[in-house]
Amino acid sequence: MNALPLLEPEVPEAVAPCCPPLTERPFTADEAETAARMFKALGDPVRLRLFTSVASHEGGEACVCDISDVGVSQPTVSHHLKKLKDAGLLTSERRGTWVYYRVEPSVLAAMGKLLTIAPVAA
Amino acid sequence: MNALPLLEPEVPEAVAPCCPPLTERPFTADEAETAARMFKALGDPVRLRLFTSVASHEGGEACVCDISDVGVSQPTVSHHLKKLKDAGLLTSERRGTWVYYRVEPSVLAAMGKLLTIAPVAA
DNA sequence: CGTCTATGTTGACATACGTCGAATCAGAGA
DNA sequence: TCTCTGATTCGACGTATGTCAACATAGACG
Repeated sequence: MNALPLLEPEVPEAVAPCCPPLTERPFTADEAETAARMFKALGDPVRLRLFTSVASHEGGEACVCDISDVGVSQPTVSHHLKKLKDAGLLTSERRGTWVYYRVEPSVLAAMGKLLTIAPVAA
Repeated sequence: MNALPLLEPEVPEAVAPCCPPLTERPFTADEAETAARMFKALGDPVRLRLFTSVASHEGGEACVCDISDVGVSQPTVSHHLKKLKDAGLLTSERRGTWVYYRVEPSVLAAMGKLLTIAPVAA
């Protein structure tokens, strides 16, 4: 059975239109909630290695099989990739036998904006 | 008793000379460990609000009393500030009655470098 | 000294998280 | 259809985390 299109993968775009640079002004509770979701997703060594592997892979995408050598079991890799996906940082697509992950394009821009160096407030 | 100068506050500089841009190449285990520490520290809404409050405050520093209105108890604020400090993101200094926190300068530069947009690898 | 205010520390608690092995699902191909 | 391989999901486990109330510490000021 598969007639329940209920559980959406949460927020597909969790970062994109989010927040001002970290140094511009205090974040509101909502902004903090949103941005923290991204930072949290990248706040694990394994996930960071997976993310950088995908982000730096030729073509901007990588097969799970190409990046799963990070010292943890394969289910754990899958678990982390799912978290990155739920956080809106990666997208995945199955092509035949393999599943490919790629970096959500808007994400890099949003991250760059977040960490824009502002002239250390007056 | 206070004759045990043992427990150092971990790594004062946890981010500064750390890693290449996220999109340049897969992080090594060590790089991931280091960078993840920073992301993790910012991966909590309360800490993110505290951090942005300090970072955007005039003079680049803020008294605890100025930023502790984030919806949690005072001990919790103190706890989070300590975490940001342990992660190397903030420094603190007591001046008379109040304690002032400021953003570790090298941190913003390191973060900026981390999120430099690289031309999505070939 | 004593006391008041501002912060930090401790102990306890519920929840979240990272991890694995086992089971399951998805295509490819015989 | 059966089976093989790649990937995800499930169930369980120990540990880390966020939170608070209670207590402790640090200066300031009488």
